[in-house]
Amino acid sequence: MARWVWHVDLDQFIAAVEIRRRPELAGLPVVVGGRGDPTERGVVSTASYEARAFGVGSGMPLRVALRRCPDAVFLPVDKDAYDAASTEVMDALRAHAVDDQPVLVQVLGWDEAFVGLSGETPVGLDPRVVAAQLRSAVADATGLSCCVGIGDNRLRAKIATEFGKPDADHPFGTHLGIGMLTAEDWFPVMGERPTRALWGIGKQTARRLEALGIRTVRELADVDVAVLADRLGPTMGPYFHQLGHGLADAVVDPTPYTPVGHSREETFQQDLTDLADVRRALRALALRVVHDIDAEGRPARRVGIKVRFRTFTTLTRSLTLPGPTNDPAVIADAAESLLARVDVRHPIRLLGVRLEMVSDGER
DNA sequence: TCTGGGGTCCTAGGACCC
DNA sequence: TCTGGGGTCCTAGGACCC
Repeated sequence: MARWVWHVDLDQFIAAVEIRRRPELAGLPVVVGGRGDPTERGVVSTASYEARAFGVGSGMPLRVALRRCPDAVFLPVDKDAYDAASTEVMDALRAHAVDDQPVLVQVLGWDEAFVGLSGETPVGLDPRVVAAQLRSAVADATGLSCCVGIGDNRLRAKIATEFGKPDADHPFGTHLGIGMLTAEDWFPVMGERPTRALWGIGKQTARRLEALGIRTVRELADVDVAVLADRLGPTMGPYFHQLGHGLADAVVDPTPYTPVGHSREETFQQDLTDLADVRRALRALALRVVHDIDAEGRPARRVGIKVRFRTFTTLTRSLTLPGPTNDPAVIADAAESLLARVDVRHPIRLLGVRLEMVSDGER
């Protein structure tokens, strides 16, 4: 019996949450990003469909978005609101059952999750029925809409979701909120698509593959795995080969995720040129991350800083602490000490501090 | 156009140890 | 004279994802 995986992806999550609490924004171009001031440094987190019609998209500088759509409503990013809405969505999914069997939910981010069955697949189960039920469950509990991808593993479920998106321009798109992709239709559907269409292959990897004469998913699947291992590494090469075949894990792991580390970074509205300002800003960031890890209850074992200059050149420096600690002064001092390894004579546009925590096994 | 913030994992070279 | 080899940790950078 087939094992099914469902991938749930909320539509325009951030914009939808904003519109849900301010219904008067429905139908208007809404752009969420930065502190909500489109004249500041910052980028678009999400744009509503109405704003997209003006060519506004995520990742775009807010200043560009303002030029393209001067009448848009610009809103600040409200992380707490999205955290809360995300919890509502995940709870609604967890409350769902298939044939009295509770489902497993693996959270991927604010607006995405894999859903699987905890036991045997019931005989005669139609995965499309389950997908429709999941959409209804989320909509009924939260008022938010989502798409569901159905697959026989996580990779195919994830990719299938795109085929159900309202704005899907894919030939296999259903526009019905549900997409499906299985082993049988992997090559007919994906074979001629660029490798970039695979989850896990980005711009750089696509470019490196192209240099090897590999442009499509089919070509990636057909290349000798030894060649990929040789050119792209012993771990990544075989992994990309698996992606080409659409192969991946079908296990949905509901274990609550334990973060490896936390970080805070800030792009300044004006570049910092004064060393005293740089030190002060770095220490302030360090204290914020200490606060974040205190909530986890695990001390830090490594401290890292990130510096981005006006030229956008970005570098990192890090060190392993003599022993695990969450002492704010020790951590702030460590962060500041890393500054000595950086040429700070150039104007700085961003500073960041990252703390890596001890793993559960180390305690 | 002027480029966010928060994460994860992999690679590779050097240090160090046995 | 010409200099092993494996394992592990540290560090910096890069790719990718949401």
